[in-house]
Order: sequence, then C-alpha cells, then structure tokens
Amino acid sequence: MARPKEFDRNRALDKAMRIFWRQGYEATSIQNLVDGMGINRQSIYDTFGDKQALFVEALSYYEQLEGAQILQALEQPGSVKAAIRQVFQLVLDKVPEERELGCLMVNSTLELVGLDTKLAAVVTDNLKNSEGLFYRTLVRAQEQGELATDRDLTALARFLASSLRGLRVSSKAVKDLKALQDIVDVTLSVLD
Amino acid sequence: MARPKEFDRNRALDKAMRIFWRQGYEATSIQNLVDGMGINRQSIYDTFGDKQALFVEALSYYEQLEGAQILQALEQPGSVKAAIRQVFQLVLDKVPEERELGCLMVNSTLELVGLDTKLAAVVTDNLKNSEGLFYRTLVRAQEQGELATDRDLTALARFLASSLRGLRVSSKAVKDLKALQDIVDVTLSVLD
DNA sequence: GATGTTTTGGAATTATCGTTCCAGAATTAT
DNA sequence: ATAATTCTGGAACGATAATTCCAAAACATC
Repeated sequence: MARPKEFDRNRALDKAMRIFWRQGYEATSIQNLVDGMGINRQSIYDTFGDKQALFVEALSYYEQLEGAQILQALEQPGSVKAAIRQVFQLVLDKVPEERELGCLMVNSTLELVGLDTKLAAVVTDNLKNSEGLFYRTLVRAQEQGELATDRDLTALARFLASSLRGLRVSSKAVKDLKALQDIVDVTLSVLD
Repeated sequence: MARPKEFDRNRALDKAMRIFWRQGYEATSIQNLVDGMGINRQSIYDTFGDKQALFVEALSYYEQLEGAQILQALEQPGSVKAAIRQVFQLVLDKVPEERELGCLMVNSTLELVGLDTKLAAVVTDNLKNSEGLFYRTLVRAQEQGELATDRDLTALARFLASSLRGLRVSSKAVKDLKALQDIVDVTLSVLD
C-alpha cells in the first residue's frame, strides 16, 4: 500500500518538550520546533496538530517523566522522611544544564495561568496532584510512627508542595549547588 | 517656548508595569501597552526607549514598590520572627486580583533567565538581594536572643528566600487562601 | 498671535508569527 | 512497475510583531 506511517514520534515529542522547557511557550516558534525536532513542519502539524496541542502533549510527557521519578521515590518502602528527601534531591541531582531549566510545569504555570485558560487547566491540575501525593505519603508516615499524630498533614503537604516549587524556581536562577542543598536541608527539618 | 514636557510619567510606568505583571514580557505587545498606558505609541518610545528598556524600568519600579514594603516590615523594632512573618503575610494580604498575578520578579525570572542575558541580570541581582535581606535580619534575631546561636543563618536565609518564591508561585495558581496560610505557618515554624 | 516643542493618530516598514497549500521525492504492498 | 501513502522543502497566506516616519493638532512661553 503505502509508506510506513510516522518516524519516531516519541523522540520528536521529547525534542519538542525540551525546546519548550528551555524557551517557554510563547518564546518558542514553530520554526524553532522545525529546526529542533528534526522533522518537517508539515509533519508536525499532521502528527501533533497545532502548537497548543503539541505543547499540551509535551507537558503531559514531561509530567509523566518527572512523575514517574517522584512516584518511585515516594513508594519505596522504609523511611518516609528519606523518601520525601529523595524527591527534593531529584532536583539537585539533575545535570546542571537540566537543573538550570527549572521545572517545565512550574515555568508554564507562571507563564500561562491567566493567559490561556485551556493550558492553565492542565498545569493547575498538576498542582493539586503533587499536594495529594505528599498528603498520602505523610499519612503513611504517621501510620508508621515517623510523624507525631498531632501534626497537620494537610498543612504539611501544602508546605512541601510549595517548597518544592520554590526549590524549582531557585534551581533555575541559583547556580550554587550548596545553596540549593541548604534549602532542601532546612525544608526537610520541618518533618523532625 | 513649548508645550510642557511629559504627561504623568510615573502613572504611565505604573500602568505598563501592571500590564507586564499580568501578561509577562513576551506576551505583551506594544499595542497592549499603547492601549493600556493611555499614551501614544510614539510617546512610549520617546519616553522609555524600546520595549526592553521599558520592561527593565517597570521591573525596577516593581522592585522598588515591593521592596519598600518588605523593608518596612523587616526594619520594625521588636520581634524579628513577627517581622519575617509579616513579610510572608504581605503576599496573602494583597487583594485577590493582585495576588493571583504572582510576583513580577519571580514570573520574569522563570520567563527570561536563559533567554535574555540582559534581563536575566536584573532578576538574578534581585534574588541575591532578598537572600541578603533575610540574612541580616536573622543576624539581628540572633543578637536579640530570638534565635539559637547554633542555627546556620546562611542556610536559613536561603530557605526563607526560596520559600517566599514558592509562596509566590503558589499564590498565582492556588486560590484557596487557607491553603496559602498553611504554607506560611509551616514555613515560619522553622524559626521556632 | 507667533514661535518652538510635544503630543497625537495613523500610515509605513520590515520581520516574523502560526498555519496551510502544493508539487515532487521516497517508500511500501500489491 | 503501479498504486497508495507519507515525507520533504519551500512557497504562500493573513495576522501581528517592534519600530520608525510624518503631518496635523495642542500648548506654554514670548
């Protein structure tokens, strides 16, 4: 019949995601994507739809990559505090070039909330998730006796989620790794 | 001789700042500024130079407004912990429409670091400042006996600065004021 | 009221934006 | 080979970007 459909779709999406990550949504032109994804302009439109649709998919892909690492860290048996520390440590353990891009989700939140309602819905949904994730983990900590029963888990989960956002902002602008490590250490001391 | 130079320069700059605040740098067009600043396009170029120069000035103006509030909070005599709490509370006490814009400095940091070296210099300079501000305040706390002498003030200052950034991200995406209050309360508990 | 400067509105310019269209080359199954 | 489909490169589209140019209107001083 015909030529085989698609090239390496996922590889192209990965490339696109990294371009959006580095430049943001508005600052990324279709031409940037054509140059960076290694496929033709027409193929981009055929495969991913328009720029907004491609961005949504890139964002989901990023969330999936990042979320998998976080889930793996949180779901490991043993000390919950160590698990939570590992989540924060994930940010520091990135290679510098990646760390200095910050977090695509946080970046996009600040860029798009209030501008694009459709894209805003995607990112705010993610915010809820991260808070819930911390909350369920803290419940486990209390069950294991790692956390006093009188601690306010909702407040703690909100704090951890917000602190992680702060760290991700800081990791984009602060090059000094020791400074970032200080932030993590003090943040985690709240659980003691 | 001639017509009186300038209209209300500061009022125009204030308008421009709020437009950048709401939309970000890239998403703000000169036409947006013409419509919103209430002065002519040509007057914008004559008075402020090009878009980048206007943005830098708007950012400085924002920093000055925000910084004045923070300084006033930190320099008040008495409890340093109360003073620091007040700095965080400033974010929550904003009217919702302003709170949901987040912080122009943080927004701009994530949008422009890595994209525009000149603009990046302005925002990273601000990051250093806020950390130093917290540090000097913590020194005072130690001198007043409000803080144990074995606390690592550098680490604490870094934590506070990063946490404030996180709160400012959260304040843009999280509408629930109680959730934001939880974040502040847990953050400040580190100083106890 | 004349003079000199500024503001104003709009057109002009050059560039780029996102998106679509099209013709030819490539590739697979028949 | 033929036919069907996809990739490719580039042109074309209408819209909008930032910036500049220009002529008319507004205004304070003399």
